[in-house]
Amino acid sequence: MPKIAIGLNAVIAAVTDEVPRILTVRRPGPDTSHGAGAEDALPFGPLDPENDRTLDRGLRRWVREQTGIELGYVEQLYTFGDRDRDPAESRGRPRIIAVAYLALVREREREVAGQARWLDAYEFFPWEDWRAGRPEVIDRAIAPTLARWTAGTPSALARRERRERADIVFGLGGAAWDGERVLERYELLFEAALVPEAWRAAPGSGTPALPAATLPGRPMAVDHRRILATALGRLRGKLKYRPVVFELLPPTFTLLQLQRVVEALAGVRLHKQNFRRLIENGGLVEGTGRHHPATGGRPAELFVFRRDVLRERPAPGVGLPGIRRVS
Amino acid sequence: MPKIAIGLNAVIAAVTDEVPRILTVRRPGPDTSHGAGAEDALPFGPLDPENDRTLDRGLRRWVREQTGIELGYVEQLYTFGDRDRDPAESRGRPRIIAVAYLALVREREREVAGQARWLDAYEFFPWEDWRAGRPEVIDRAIAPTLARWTAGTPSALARRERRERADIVFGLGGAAWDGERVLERYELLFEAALVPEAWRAAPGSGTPALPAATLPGRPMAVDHRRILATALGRLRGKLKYRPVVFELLPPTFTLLQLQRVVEALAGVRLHKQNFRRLIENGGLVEGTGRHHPATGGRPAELFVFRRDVLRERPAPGVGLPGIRRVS
DNA sequence: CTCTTTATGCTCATCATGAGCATAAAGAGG
DNA sequence: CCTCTTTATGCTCATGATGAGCATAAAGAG
Repeated sequence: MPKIAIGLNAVIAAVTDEVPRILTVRRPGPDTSHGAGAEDALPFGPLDPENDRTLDRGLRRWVREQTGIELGYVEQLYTFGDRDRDPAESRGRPRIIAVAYLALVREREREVAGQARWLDAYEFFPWEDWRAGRPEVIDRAIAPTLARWTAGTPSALARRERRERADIVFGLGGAAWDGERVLERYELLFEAALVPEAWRAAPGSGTPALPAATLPGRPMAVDHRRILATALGRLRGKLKYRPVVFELLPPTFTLLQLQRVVEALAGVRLHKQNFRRLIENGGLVEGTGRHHPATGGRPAELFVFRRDVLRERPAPGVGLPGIRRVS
Repeated sequence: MPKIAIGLNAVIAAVTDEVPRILTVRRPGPDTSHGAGAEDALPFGPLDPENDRTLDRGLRRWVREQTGIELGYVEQLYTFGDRDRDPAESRGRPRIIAVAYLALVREREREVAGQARWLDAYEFFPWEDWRAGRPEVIDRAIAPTLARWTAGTPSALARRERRERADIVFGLGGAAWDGERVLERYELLFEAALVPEAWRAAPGSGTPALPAATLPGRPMAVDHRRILATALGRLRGKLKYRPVVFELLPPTFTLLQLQRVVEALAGVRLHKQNFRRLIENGGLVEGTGRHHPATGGRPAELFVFRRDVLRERPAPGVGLPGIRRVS
């Protein structure tokens, strides 16, 4: 019996109607014996060591088989191999190492086969969406609980460290919000027992920090929310220096459509005119002369992505505010 | 018999005397039967699925056991799982998935046990070191061979594509040099049969593009040079937005020492006064008032890294030229 | 014809960056 | 002690990028 198996996890993302959507599947929860229903999970498939020449071919193969989606842009994210990833594993089953991938697909490919469905990424991370201002869940639930968690720490040094960490990652004590720290935020919530995954991983080792109904964000199976956090953080970072947004857009688009997709992923609103300027003299796009059937005002020009930008600019991206290293 | 095994590869880096050094081991080459001596390889160790709770603990364990080094900063790089990674594998042995890590250590830890030794990273990638100007190997060997490779392509479309790619990654046709594209450059050389690893992977499938003696850079075992390229590219990128250099420096250092380490990794020279300015008002360091025993001129102040920068700046790094997204 | 809505053009202050001049503070050699 | 060399450090200036907002254009709705 093999002691180790390789699994391939996919975070498949699209943006529709200004909502970043993630492909999820339902699977039986760990407490099925207690009758505790199903959980959301990321689609998952095995590597066929004999026939899949590369890991990402293996991924594409089973995604095609399971959902009918033919993946385009695919990027390896991270390999998760903690022994306690899946508590169920400890009992003699092989240890599963999960190689996680991020895939970007266009709206058109939304229709999927099987039991898969698209869910709003911000259902899982409500604190990450600042487009309508500071999310209220931060001040209502997260900040106070983190404060209690910090206060309940015996050592003064550890207390200070925890407070600083909370301030930094959640932008609390006047610190700036950094959109890319999605994973750090999730991990902090995990440690502070603000997500059910935390006490599921180590049953009996702690108490939920809040009543279940007020916990922030929808949980996922095993460590899948951690994988999703890794994906969102990585995608937000990549937006800035690689033209990945275009993987999510139709072949032609207006600048506002482009902006909305960027905003949906970055979780912030951007200044419209400056965004235009950045994109236009960044040489990333090219006007087609054609116009979009009016969306309520003056018709907008349709643009296409210039595939040859890469030649001119070393690191083309769509530019987000706050990239400066020195303020 | 297990079909799959997990290996952990480590790129352990230090900077000494302005040279970025990588810990390597010697291991018997694939052609040992032909008497073709040993190869350089990255240190490698197995994961113990029973006892290593996490992958990076496994890594730390065997690095400690094999070399005596206690790793500090460790970061997962990438998971390499191509079936043909190691040609020797195809014959019935299990497929090895390699999870590669980057570790940074200080000069002091240079002394290592066992058969490990430190080698200049630029021996493997001579085209990556631009500190003394454009490396001559580019114009002497790489550019002409790539030109031949391009010219020998039947389809005009493919020809154009190859030329563009060569221009972009090697900064040839007036394109800018992007220090981070280390992996893309190595992969291009691989495809163009400019590295011995290429025809070793697919024996008989092609001819060396150049006589062995003039091939650029020192080869490594299996796909280890690819892993090293991944590491160098990632490190160069990370320098810009995370204070990782300080992992490589002694607790106190002068600004010039800091600059030299950054330059060694980035492979470019920086403007001294501007570098100072960037570092100083970046708030990354703090003067100690003490001074360095003169190194030939006016004594330089000793600085320490301010661990609490993270609090103030979302993405502190040491700043390299050419980060602008729009020129 | 007017109002509303979105698109697009343009200006301006501020800040970051690249380049280089100038001065300071040490040791070496006379 | 004086001068030269070397590295450290301070400062200026032109240029370009960014953040903010005003103004005009072009469509549909009423």
